[in-house]
Formats: sequence, C-alpha cells, structure tokens
Amino acid sequence: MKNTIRIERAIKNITQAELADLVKVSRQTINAIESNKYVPSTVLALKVAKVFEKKVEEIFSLEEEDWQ
Amino acid sequence: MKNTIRIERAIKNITQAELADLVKVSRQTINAIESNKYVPSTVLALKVAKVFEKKVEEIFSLEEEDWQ
DNA sequence: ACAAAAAGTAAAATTTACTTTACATTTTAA
DNA sequence: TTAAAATGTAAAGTAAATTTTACTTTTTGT
Repeated sequence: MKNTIRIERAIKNITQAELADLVKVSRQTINAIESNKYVPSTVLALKVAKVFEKKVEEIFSLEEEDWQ
Repeated sequence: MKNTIRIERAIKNITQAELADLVKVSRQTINAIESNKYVPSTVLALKVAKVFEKKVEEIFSLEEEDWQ
C-alpha cells in the first residue's frame, strides 16, 4: 500500500511532528508510515484523512502485492 | 471505531467466510472486526470497502473515544 | 425436528503497529 | 555560514492484529 501523506503535508505545510500531534501518535510513527515501514490502523488512516479533509482512498491506495 | 460490515454483508448476502476469502484473511478475523474485538489494518479496510463498492468512511467511522 | 451451515468464541502463537529514547543527517532561515 | 528545525533511523520494549485450531451455539432449509 502506498500513501500521499508527504504530499498532503506539503500542501498543508505542516511537519511530521505537527501531524503526529493532530492524530495523537508519535512523530516516528508518521515518519515510518510515510516511509512505508508499516501499515497504519484504520483508526489512524481515518484520522489522517480527516486532518487533510480527504477520503481515505485519496491518501492510501492498494497495490498489486496487497492482494498477494 | 464502529463499522457496518454486518449490514453490508447482509445486503450483498455473503457469509463471514466468503468475505474472509475475498479479502484473504481468516473467518475469525472478520468475525472479530464485526464484533469490535479489534481494529483492522488500513489494507484490510481498503479491501473490505472495495468488496462492498463503498468508501472506507461509509463502512468504518471514528467515534469520540478514538480521539481519547 | 433434524442436519448442515453459519456464527460465536477462546487460547496460544506469531507477526506487526506503535512508543520511547536517542542520536545522526538534512533542510531551512537569519 | 551557522544554529535551529525537521527528518531519518535504529534498537528495545509494549500493545495490538491476525492466524490456527478447535469447540459451542445459533440460524437456516428441508
């Protein structure tokens, strides 16, 4: 799965730390998700999408390998 | 976070086992998510939404306590 | 009423998300 | 150019997702 968090942050001009505060996780968690180190929970994805006023699908999208 | 998977399954008339096959998890995982035993990953939420041809937000929604 | 299918549930094991701490590197602004 | 801010990263620890196996209860169809 890929995501556009880095782009959305740039548009909104907020730092990883600020986004982390808004969605109540650590800065490293945001960094790890941007770097595709792991897949966030649905709660976190919904919060991130809400911060950026976008649908979850506009920020997170499935890739071939997500279906095996 | 709550979800409407049980309702969507009823509309589409598919069993927990069939949905589990479609999204490639165990039947118990679907059951646990329907029963709010735990929060699925974003990959799984995207797959479930796709199966039901709905947006993630139409199936999964945040509740007060998800923001603390 | 009966059998089969579906759903509920639970424990143990495994994998993965997320935190905390800490430090290194890169970018930004004066 | 230099300091501060932002980002990258890593290890150790904790919490939570997911699987597997297995059994019970409920629902459905005949």
